[in-house]
Amino acid sequence: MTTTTPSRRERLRAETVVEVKEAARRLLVAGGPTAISLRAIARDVGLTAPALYRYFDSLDALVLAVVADLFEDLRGAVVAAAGEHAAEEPLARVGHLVREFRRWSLAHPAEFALMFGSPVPGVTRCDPLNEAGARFAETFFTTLGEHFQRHPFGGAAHDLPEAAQRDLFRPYLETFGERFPLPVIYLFVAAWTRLYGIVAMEVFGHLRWAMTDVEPLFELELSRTLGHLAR
Amino acid sequence: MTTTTPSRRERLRAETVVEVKEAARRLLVAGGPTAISLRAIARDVGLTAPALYRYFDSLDALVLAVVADLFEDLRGAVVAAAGEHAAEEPLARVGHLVREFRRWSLAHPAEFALMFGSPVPGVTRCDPLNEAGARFAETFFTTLGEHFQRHPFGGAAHDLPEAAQRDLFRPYLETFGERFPLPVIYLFVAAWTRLYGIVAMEVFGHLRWAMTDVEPLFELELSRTLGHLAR
DNA sequence: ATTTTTCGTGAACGGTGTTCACCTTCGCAA
DNA sequence: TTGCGAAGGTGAACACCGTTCACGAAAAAT
Repeated sequence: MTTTTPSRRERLRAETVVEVKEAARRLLVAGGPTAISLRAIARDVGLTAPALYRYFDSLDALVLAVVADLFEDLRGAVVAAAGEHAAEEPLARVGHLVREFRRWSLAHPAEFALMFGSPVPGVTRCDPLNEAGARFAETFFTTLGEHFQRHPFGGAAHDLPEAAQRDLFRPYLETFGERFPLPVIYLFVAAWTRLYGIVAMEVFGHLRWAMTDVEPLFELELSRTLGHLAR
Repeated sequence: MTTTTPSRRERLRAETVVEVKEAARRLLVAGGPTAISLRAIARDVGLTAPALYRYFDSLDALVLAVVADLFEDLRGAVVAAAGEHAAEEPLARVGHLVREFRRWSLAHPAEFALMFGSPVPGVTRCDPLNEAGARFAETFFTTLGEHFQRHPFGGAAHDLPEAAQRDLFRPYLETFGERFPLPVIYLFVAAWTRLYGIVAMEVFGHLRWAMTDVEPLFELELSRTLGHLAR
């Protein structure tokens, strides 16, 4: 192990990196994703814009690093919220996870837009980001795993032949392995799209034409979805 | 009526406006929402950037006008697709509307991002855009109205007291009136959020970590949702 | 003590939205 | 027909932006 000596220089460098990312996040919450600018960040940390290229390959790379951090933040908030209900049933704890996901997203709309909104260019989300997203998903899988360990899943989600399902969920299986039966994977993805739909539309204000408060819709859909997973 | 004489000058002006919007859309599909730039549009139509301020108050206003047009485009595509199944039951035609919504969105990801993605700044979507969105929603309401005229809705979506529901859906009621019973409005919003969730995640590539093809998920959720509306 | 790597800078290039003064051209009325 | 006012278009300018480059200073390694 050579990591025992952060070597002073690496320490300063690491400090600068977090300072830069903090400044980027301040700009993000202040003015939305488009307000993140290399020169504004440089002003905030007391540097010139070209200096930031010693720490990040480009503005995109910097933003990507911020997004990865945000996934860790969200993950932390979500597990902390579920931790306050550690005594409850696993499925109920999944509910708390999702509730905190909504709460965090509403409290951090700019961050949400950056993480879950429309990606800007051609967008092949690169490896470190996928890793952070996978760790976030893991949180849900873990608690869900506890549930299915106690109550094995009996139903069938649909009538696709197993080979077709296996092919369909190949990306998932390659990343997360065969922890759950295929119908459970289906139910999970369906649940995720439903709750994402509600939260995204609420955060983006795309439901203001219809309703004043999205919470009743969210709670009802959440309980319905948990019911699907329970049966 | 004074509109009988477009007065030549107004005619040229209108032609320029559509040329400008066409150029903006070309840039949009070529390079995404961020590729729309005033100067690039000006180059395309053979003008200088300041000249465009004779036609639009700002770049934002121009983009807003484009988005309003896109809603009309999408609406046209959707009604055309449903028109090919005019002989079918109204609820089945709603299914065709939604299917075409997904097809159009996948074929026009950049446009979709602009219309349904994360809004950029503080975002009070202004009047003409809301109007276009309302006309788009109308398409679904009309076909849905045909269905409920033939098969009056019997069930209850949830257990909220009517006064609370009335308060909840006040924005909808103010725009679209009391055409449907309150539970139907609830079901419609729930259905819209579900299908939006799937389509948005598919268009944005947010489901590639899980599955290779979203269509089975979409079709199953669609048929389930239509079942909810039918009962 | 000297060399090498790291860090930071200022200048520059090409791009952006927006404003302004200025000029031409068109439409209309006297 | 002449004049005049409004509309449309332009070039210059301002303040931003991401990025590259040559260069100097400081720190680390030799």
